[in-house]
Amino acid sequence: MQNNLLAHINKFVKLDEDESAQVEASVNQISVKKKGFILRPDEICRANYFVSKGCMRLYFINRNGQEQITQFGIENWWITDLSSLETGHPSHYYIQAIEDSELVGISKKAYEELLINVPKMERYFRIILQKTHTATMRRFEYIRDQNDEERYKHFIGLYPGFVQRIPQYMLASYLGFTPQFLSKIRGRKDPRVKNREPGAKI
Amino acid sequence: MQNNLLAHINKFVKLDEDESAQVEASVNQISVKKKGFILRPDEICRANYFVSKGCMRLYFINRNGQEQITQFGIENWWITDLSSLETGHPSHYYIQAIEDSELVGISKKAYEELLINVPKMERYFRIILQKTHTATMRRFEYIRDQNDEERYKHFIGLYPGFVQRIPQYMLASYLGFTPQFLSKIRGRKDPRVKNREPGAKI
DNA sequence: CTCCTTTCTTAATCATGATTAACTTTTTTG
DNA sequence: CAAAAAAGTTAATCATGATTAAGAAAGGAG
Repeated sequence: MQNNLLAHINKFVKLDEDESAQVEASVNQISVKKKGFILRPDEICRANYFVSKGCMRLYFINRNGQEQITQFGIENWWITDLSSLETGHPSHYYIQAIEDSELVGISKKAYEELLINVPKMERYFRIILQKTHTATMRRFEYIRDQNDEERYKHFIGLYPGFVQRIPQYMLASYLGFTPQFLSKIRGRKDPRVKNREPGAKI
Repeated sequence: MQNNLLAHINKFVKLDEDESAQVEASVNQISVKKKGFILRPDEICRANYFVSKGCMRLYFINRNGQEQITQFGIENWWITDLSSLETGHPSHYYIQAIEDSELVGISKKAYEELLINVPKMERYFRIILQKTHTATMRRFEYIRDQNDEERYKHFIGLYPGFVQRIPQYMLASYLGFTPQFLSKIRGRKDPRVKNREPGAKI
């Protein structure tokens, strides 16, 4: 397999050859071109997706018709609509590739069988979910402790590399404000340049 | 044991007698009086707490000095600062009893040992964390799809019984606005009474 | 390399909900 | 039961960020 799922799993649990083979047999590789969708509203979410390469986004359209990004998925993160996947009810989310991406998908059925046949995977997913939970709690904390401008500055400080990879309007959506407001913040980012004399050399 | 932890676990995995005994041996009962704390800032969170009876809240004080409730814990929910519990770093959260409460605590050490000795508990916690994750995603969705007034009305529609159990200012904090604004919303809740004639009988 | 689409910027006006402060009502406690 | 503490209300003013509407710049596809 030319993906990094097994390497990721082995950071948390040590699989033997047979267990690794069972994991490989449970998943399938998926390539998505930039702007391609692997989930759209009214479809049932069919798998949990491990991002092996590239970048994905999970979003929905709110009642004002605006895209609301709730999650990004980059290398070594899982992305899915867990609610739709578990219940089998139609999703109201989109999952779309922001860049050409390589995913490793595991269907609900394969997931459930794998957890029974390879108990270490139960442990792996428990650990991943704990990490997801602490990350989400931290995100909530920022929302309640900082205003939009501070949260934007904090985010670009934390993930400068990631910010380069996505359009600004997507970052605005993820952080919960409008692209116009993000532009306004950036416009007043470095007040020093505003004091430059007219006609001065740069 | 006079708590409902084992009953809760058995909704998701079937424990035999020996496994049940191991669970019981791993946990300890804690009683907290109303307004009592089981975690304060700068302390290391020592356990994950299952609420057997009563009601707890998890909150922090933001930089404006206001309490920000991030989670409530009622019967059959777990509550903790998972980040502090896992890393051993000091918490910046409070966990406080809103009512006299009965908790079942499991320390980090007992948790880790139990997961190894009773693999079914690995499964139980994986399932609980999945439920927590879908609940949190839904909460995010509401934040991005509704304004504060709509979110308040939606919440009291979903959990009318719970709303009775807690002071309004705590609900305001959980929903992310001020008690004054909640009062304002409630003041305009039922416009019909505003048309009553002066002096009319009620 | 040029056209067309996507993304970003700017500015004026507007709305939601915060802040402040005073006061009332309810609950708790000695 | 009385006093004190906690919780809830009201209203005036203010700030953050949304909305609307253009236009500019950047990026891709042919």
